[in-house]
Amino acid sequence: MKDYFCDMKKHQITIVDIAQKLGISKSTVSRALTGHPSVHQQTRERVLKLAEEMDYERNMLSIGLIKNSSLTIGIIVPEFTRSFFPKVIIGAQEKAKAAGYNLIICHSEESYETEVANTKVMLLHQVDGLLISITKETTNFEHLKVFQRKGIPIVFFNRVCEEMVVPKVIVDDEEGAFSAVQHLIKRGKKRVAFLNGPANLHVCKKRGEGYKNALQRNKLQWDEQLLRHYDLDLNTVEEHVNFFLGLQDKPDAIFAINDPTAIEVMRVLKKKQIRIPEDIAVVGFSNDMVSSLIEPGLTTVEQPVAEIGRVAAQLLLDQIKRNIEDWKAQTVILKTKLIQRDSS
Amino acid sequence: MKDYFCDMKKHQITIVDIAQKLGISKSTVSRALTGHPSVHQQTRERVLKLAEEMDYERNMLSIGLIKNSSLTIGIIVPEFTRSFFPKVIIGAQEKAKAAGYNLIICHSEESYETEVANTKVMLLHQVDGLLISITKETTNFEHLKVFQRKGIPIVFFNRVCEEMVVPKVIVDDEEGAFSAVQHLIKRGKKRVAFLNGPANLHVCKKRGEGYKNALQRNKLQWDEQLLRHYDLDLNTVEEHVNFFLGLQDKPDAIFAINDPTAIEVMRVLKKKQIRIPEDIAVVGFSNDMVSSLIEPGLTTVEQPVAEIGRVAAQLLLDQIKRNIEDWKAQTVILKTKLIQRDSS
DNA sequence: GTCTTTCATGGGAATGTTCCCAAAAATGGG
DNA sequence: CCCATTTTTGGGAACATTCCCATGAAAGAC
Repeated sequence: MKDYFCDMKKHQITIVDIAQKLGISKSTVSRALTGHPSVHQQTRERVLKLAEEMDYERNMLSIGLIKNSSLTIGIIVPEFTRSFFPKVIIGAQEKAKAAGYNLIICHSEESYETEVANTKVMLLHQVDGLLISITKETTNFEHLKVFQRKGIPIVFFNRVCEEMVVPKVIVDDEEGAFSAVQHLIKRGKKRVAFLNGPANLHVCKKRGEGYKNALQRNKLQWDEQLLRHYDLDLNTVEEHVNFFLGLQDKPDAIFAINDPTAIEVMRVLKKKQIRIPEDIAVVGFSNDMVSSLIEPGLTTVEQPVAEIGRVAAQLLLDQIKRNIEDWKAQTVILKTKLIQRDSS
Repeated sequence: MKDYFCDMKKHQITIVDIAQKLGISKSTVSRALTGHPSVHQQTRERVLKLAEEMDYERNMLSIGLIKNSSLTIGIIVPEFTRSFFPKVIIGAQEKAKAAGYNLIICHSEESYETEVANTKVMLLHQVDGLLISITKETTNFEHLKVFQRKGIPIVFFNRVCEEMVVPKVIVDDEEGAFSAVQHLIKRGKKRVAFLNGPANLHVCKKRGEGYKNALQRNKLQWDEQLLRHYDLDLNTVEEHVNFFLGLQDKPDAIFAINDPTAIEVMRVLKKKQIRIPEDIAVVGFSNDMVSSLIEPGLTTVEQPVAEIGRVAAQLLLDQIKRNIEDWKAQTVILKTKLIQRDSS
């Protein structure tokens, strides 16, 4: 027996519906809709008009199925509430949109587990390419290598994987850190501490190198105690600051791995009535929006944030268009710029 | 002539590949993969093992095509770089993920045009439901009514459309504004100004009502000049503050539609050496992360941000599961809480 | 008028999966 | 050992679209 209630189920408008109403074949409707040249002008207009009237929308699922492409690119970011990654996403979206691609955004919450789950989501949704900035926990890259095996291009940005040979977009972290420390030294600071991020992240290693280079260049003695790695959990910043303050030979400046960290450092210092920058100067990295609002204004190394997103998206789109054999693994390094404010 | 190079084209692993390798039918493979009960335990294990080995991933496009569902929900936000919407998204993603749905995020950039384009994207990708907070420009809702016609549920949050009868999630804006103004008056302020957002947004209307109610309750005279609407472009805040300061009878407190606005108000006041809160107190709305970092700390009305996202996603998931006839258009109103800091 | 060329259209396979129906195999009761 | 029942499997339609091949019509050349 037939289930008559089935008919109540909402029915999607398809090209077949349009074809039937006009008494033509679905092939012709398809051609009219996709702008194929060999369809009579009059027919095309009739199709377009009726499609409009019927609220017809092309079904990307079936198109994607045929073309083996979803016209979608995925982006996975470890963090979301500060301004850095949203701005990167906006830049990437701009480029993607211009090329007819849409963005699926996922948020790994700095968790390796979630990142792996996110990559599954991306595969399930047949993304044509993936933009990713890894979590602080990610040291195994098997979940990302799957993409390469499947021929889906990947581009890393900001937090990159060293062992994978794919395009990457970063800023000149070494140079940026160098200029920040150089600036502090020029201001007369002799003992510059560096509160760095997780040691496994490439970006942190590079900034560490820039820090050391600046000290060396200025013939300042390099003190191991003044370089600390922390896990980016802002709640633990206070401990590290306290460590610095407990040293026999206290630092007179603290360079922080990013702006939120620097701001937290400042909060701790202010609580202890330590003057900024007279007693201890503070410098951050990335010029978040907050940094100009607080007091004193935070000196920081500006990154071209939206540009990172734009370049990464462009590299990915280039890869998508190319054959696998022609993939290139260039690394684009963008310039940073020191923004001087009152914290130094 | 056959194009032999065609064979080089990457081939997606399908259930047919698995079936052939095991010498069974694709139906059985499908059943094994989806966890259908009527498949031999041994067969299931063989399938699962081989699928794992071959890096097989289910093709959601074809599944979506059959099920007429993409297991994806869309979310459109007008703004992205401040902490409010990202936090809402995180809340929504949490709920969606738990129900097996993924999120496609789009960013309308406060532009009606872009919002319309975004809704097209959502339709193209066959989202099963839509979460949206409209732009400041949106006054025509035809692009959203299409979803209703197609049977795709919508839930509004924060910035809602009054004329559409669908579920909405907001905070008690009237009460929130009331408590903010009440607080200022209790602190001895007699002339409280309100720098409101665009008059067409429901959320702004409601906060305006709360403001007026608080004045009335305290038998303060209601001065039209003290209530100004602005377009949320932070660059124009200075003009409005200057207007207030130019009045014969200046305000002694400014209540702002949101935290970024309040912070900008404070910046302008500080530039003019006006003391906060002694000369003019400032109160914001929504307790963004920045608000506790600046000086003086901003008094503000806290909203349960992530909860807005969670509730909205839950309402949407409920709708998705229900038949169209059973759709309910409840409006959930969440509570706000006044956070007192030093700006008042 | 016939033949060739161009233009416009139709038919049907293919994309990867699910799901229904039927068939085969295994199990059990007498 | 046979029939009934249950378990497991296979075949094929369906989803909405694209794209190739074929067909019909119109147009132009001789």
